[in-house]
Amino acid sequence: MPEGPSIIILKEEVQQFAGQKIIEVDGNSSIDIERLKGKTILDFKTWGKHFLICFDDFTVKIHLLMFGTYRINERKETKPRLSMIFSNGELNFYTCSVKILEGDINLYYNWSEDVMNEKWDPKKAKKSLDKIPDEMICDAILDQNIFSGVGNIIKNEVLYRCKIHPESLIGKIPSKDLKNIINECSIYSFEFLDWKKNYELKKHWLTYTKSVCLRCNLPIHRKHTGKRNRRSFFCTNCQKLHV
DNA sequence: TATAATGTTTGAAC
DNA sequence: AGTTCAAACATTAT
Repeated sequence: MPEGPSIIILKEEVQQFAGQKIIEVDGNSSIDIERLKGKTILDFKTWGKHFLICFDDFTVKIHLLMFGTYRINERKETKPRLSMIFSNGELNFYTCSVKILEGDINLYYNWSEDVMNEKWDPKKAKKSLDKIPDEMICDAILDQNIFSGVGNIIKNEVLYRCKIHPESLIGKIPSKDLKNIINECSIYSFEFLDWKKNYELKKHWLTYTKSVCLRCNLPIHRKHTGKRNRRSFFCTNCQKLHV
């Protein structure tokens, strides 16, 4: 379900519960969620695909993985993994990973790695890429400690936009192109966010799940690429392979 | 109906 | 000891 932009939307949708006290807690999470009962939510944060519920002395980290969902002021038929009841409504999470991070949340996350955070640092990303010249760019773009929040859709669209073949080796890609890819990971994520809010995300896909290149009319290739073996959609005519 | 998909962690195997 | 890789988790659309 979610890449970084979808988690930003989640954060915006739950703002009604910021500052609220959790009256009742429920769910089949394996962690001790009873700890949340009676606690007041100080803030919601995100780091890439991580959704963070911050309390005074610990933070609940929720990751929706591939199939996670949530409901605000409604419920699904199945039992939630984590359910929080407030005086003004309720927030329910299903099929997600729930973990507790003790203490100061800033000790766990480097915000400059998040392509949608105001502290996002493209120069740091460039330094990280320069350290792994033998990796394929399709793998590096999905590295959450370099491009936190970027998922497989954004990966494909950014590489198509930047005209770089997903199996290109980082050390062989011209520096100018690498910087372009880094910038587009952030830019595209914010466009993704706007499109998703308008329920028009798929309409803007240029290569993901496509079969013909919109630039040259030649077939889009589909292949599971890199060590991560995630599916890639690309045009071998328009996207240059650097090896 | 079987398959595969916007993802990550874990632990066995090498 | 470091890496690699399959398995596990779980839902839904095609």
